[in-house]
Amino acid sequence: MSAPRAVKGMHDLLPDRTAHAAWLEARFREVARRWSFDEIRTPVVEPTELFVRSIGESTDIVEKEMYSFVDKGQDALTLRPEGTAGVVRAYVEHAVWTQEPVTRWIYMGPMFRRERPARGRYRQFHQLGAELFGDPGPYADAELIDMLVTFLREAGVADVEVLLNSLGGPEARRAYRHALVEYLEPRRPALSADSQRRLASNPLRVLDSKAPEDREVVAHAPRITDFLNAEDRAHLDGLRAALDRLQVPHRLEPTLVRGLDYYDRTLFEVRGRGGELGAQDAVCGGGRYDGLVETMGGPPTPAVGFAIGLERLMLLAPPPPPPPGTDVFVVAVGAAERLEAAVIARELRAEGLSVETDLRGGSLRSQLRRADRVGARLALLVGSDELARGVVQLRDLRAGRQREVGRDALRAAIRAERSAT
RNA sequence: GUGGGUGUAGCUCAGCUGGUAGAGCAUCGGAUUGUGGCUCCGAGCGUCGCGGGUUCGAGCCCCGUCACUCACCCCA
Repeated sequence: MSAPRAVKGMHDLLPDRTAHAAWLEARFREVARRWSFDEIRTPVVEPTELFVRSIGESTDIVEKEMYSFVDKGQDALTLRPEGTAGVVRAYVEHAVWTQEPVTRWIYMGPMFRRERPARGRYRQFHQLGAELFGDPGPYADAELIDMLVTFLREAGVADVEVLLNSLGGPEARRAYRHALVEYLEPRRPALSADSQRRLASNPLRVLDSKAPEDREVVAHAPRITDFLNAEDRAHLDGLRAALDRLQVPHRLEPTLVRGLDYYDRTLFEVRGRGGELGAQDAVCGGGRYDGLVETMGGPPTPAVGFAIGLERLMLLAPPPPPPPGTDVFVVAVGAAERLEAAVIARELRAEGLSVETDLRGGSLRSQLRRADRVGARLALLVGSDELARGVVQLRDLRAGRQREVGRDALRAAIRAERSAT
């Protein structure tokens, strides 16, 4: 049998990329802390029904992209394809609204969608998300978006601009959809094959088609913004004014739509520039979903949130400066000193130092070569002669200097070397 | 699900109009037997994705297949 391989579209992160990912997660937590968001964790597996009800039955995700299975012939379960559904489920399950009027949560973790992999699109990918429950006003949207933009900047994304749209409430959307179909239906022959299909399944999607023939038709289509009621419009205007005041770069994009059914009113997206992301240019998507908590069995509760694609963010943002590496490499000069070298290494580790050894019994030369390779700044040479005298050789690998230090003075000497630089 | 591209050492790749495999990096060893980095010398490492075909002979040609990848679709 051939060697096992990682499942298609699912990837290992080796240490260099893991460091980048972990750094981004740490930055996200730090920014969230300033906005007073707390982190929650929910299961990777949820009842299939949860996603069908929240994301929408006729969405691509639910129709063909979910990893679903029946557990022991009993329960229909699914690997989560996105984060909001589980977070809302947890919010309802724990009746969090009874504890506090407004809840601010972040989450991060793997998501699963069975799509054809491409640049920036994987079957297991990771999202950094935030949800704000309990505040119906546009300033909540603005504060959330401000947090998002701040994070993206601190993560190292060069130019960040938020694309904004409003889908209105349920009635506005229904009216608009009707008007749009009425406009598109007679022009059906002019549309691309994909859009002709969309017209029946999800007409709003025709709006953001990339096909040139579709764009021409869409250019003169009715605009969702003309169908908003007074409250919808006030919400959108309030959000734009707030973003202006908060100096968050944003642009109204009336053709912006999303693939999930649960959004109301505010919809936003952040895209990469210059093709770093290939055809998958969205690094973050979000919006308001005022009806979702209620449909999941909770009280009517307004909410707004976003999700960032970690892998796409990594494509967009430069990796962080490398963290400080190994402090001390303990070398056993001869095979007989290996155990004592291990003891010394242990003592230094207890001091909080990062200590590496190579106790395979190789030559002094090969051990020092390793010390150099791993970027250690100090090497500690443990030899039989020195051990007999209760000392070790402390070598500064950058300066190439070496001196003899008594074992009892070792910690102080190393501390001095470290602070010297 | 649809279309294109690519598959040669651990990694990045070279390999002329078919003659039975190479470089750099990495790994390991050595350059007066207890001293790294630079340099030099050397070593190991390849079912040339897999299967079939054409041919005296295929990594190079043909067919199939699988994988990866890019684009479409969709989305983070």
